[in-house]
Amino acid sequence: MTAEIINNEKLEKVAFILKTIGHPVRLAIINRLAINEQMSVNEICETLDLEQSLVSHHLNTMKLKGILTCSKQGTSRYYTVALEEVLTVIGCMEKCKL
Amino acid sequence: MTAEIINNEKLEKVAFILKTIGHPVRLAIINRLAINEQMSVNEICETLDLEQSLVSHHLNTMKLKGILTCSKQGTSRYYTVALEEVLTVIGCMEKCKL
DNA sequence: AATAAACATGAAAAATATTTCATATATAAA
DNA sequence: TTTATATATGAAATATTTTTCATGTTTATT
Repeated sequence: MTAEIINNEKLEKVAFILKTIGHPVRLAIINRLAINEQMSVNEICETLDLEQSLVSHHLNTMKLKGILTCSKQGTSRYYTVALEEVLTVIGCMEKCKL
Repeated sequence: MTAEIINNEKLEKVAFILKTIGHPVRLAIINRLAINEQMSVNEICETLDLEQSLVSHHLNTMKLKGILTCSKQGTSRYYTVALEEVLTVIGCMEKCKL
């Protein structure tokens, strides 16, 4: 499997990413974006039935960490998964029998 | 990539796992176990240069969550990765250019 | 210009996690 | 049976996250 010792710097980065996606709300958002590619804040709030402010905070967290990007269109903001690996990771977890 | 909507229960579980491995110390431990298969607490402490108590706590956390198992041999306890998927996940993260 | 819609943001409150320290337990060795 | 080694555990101290609430900003519409 993983035959290499990961150096500290990379370890921190990887941990940082995993920790970020390892949260129910954030994971749910990513899961939707894995299907819809691009969604507005409102669309996310409605599909997941979550408060706007809460969603915004989480989206921002993920944007800051480079996991998502967003583009403005009118008054809406559309978010997208920027970090491919994140999709791979959750694709992997999706398949596993927990 | 991930074409399916993950149901809430599974989402929670996956998030739980990801959050658990998304910590520098725990990830470092798993990384070593991915190479060494089986290590005692002492070996882990020494290789990573971390306090015994801290390592024990983290090992226990991961054991409780089903990520690791351990077997007693004399006064030592040998820990092993129990959840295959975790190795896949960090194998994936290891390769990615962060 | 006033209003509404979509979203962001900041601060406080609440919840959780992490680390440390002291001590307990179990096994082995002398 | 005393001592040493390996590890676990519990509680307190810290630190970090998460959520909520109130409000701010931006753009579009009337």
